[in-house]
Amino acid sequence: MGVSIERICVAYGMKMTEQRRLVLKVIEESNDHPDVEELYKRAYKLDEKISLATVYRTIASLLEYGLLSKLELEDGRARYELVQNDGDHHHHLIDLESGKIIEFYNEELERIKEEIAQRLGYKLIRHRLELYGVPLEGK
Amino acid sequence: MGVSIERICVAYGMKMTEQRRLVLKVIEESNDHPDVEELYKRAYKLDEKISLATVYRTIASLLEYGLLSKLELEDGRARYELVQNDGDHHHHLIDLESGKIIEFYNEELERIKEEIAQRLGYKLIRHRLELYGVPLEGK
DNA sequence: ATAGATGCAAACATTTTGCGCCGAG
DNA sequence: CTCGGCGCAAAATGTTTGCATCTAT
Repeated sequence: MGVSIERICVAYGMKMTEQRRLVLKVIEESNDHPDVEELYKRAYKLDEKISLATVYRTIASLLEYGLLSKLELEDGRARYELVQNDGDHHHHLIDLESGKIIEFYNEELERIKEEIAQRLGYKLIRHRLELYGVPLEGK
Repeated sequence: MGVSIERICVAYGMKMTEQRRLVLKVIEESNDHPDVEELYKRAYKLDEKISLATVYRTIASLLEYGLLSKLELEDGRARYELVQNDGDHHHHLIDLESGKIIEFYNEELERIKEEIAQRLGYKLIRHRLELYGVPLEGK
């Protein structure tokens, strides 16, 4: 395993407060894609000494340092997931019936999107892809 | 050319008010990707007899009937563009330096994304892809 | 000691909505 | 004539921020 996020945060100069430790713990223990309200609830359940504003501010810092990635689906609120330190990179398929979010990676897709950008005269910086689908019959 | 949007709207049972005609006209004459505020401004410039709420409501109807498509970039407000009746379908590359939005279509990409969904056990309903890039040197 | 973080509540930005009036069909 | 649409202003939503206080370093 890599270095703990907490350590990375400290290295970036973030003071490690109780609240931040809480948020980090909650984020690390989530394998779904919680929105801010949900992260706040989970943190609050562990210790009531935290405010929604702090969750927002902690998330902002983590995003800035590239430790967290933001996922904006069609429901208006942003969801977050930890960026894996193994350089993992993936996209999401959203099950329109259950709301479940499935992660996937596709080599060919990665290649094509670079190719498209280049052909248009651009260097690809980032991108976003989401598929929305319903389960095939028989699930 | 196909049937006018106005006619399609009427066929769907929408009353054709002066305000709606305004919004339709503005949308049809836009080849960029205006947000609601911008659509409102453009309509207002043509005739002050319109409110922002009406623009929102008209857009909602057009979306419902699949005549308009919504584009949600990373700036927090939704942008809109007319759905072409020739079955056109495209994605967007956003120039991070100028903010310019470039449309593109790629056959291979369309195939792959269907393939990915199917492989995951899903029927693809819709999807979203945006590339964010900077111009290659020499522009 | 002090720069930076916190909580709270107010401010923001975008979008939606309740309601009484109006006008297209 | 009658719904559905309108304008207005208020509400709802998700996020950011000013400020006085607190705390990790």
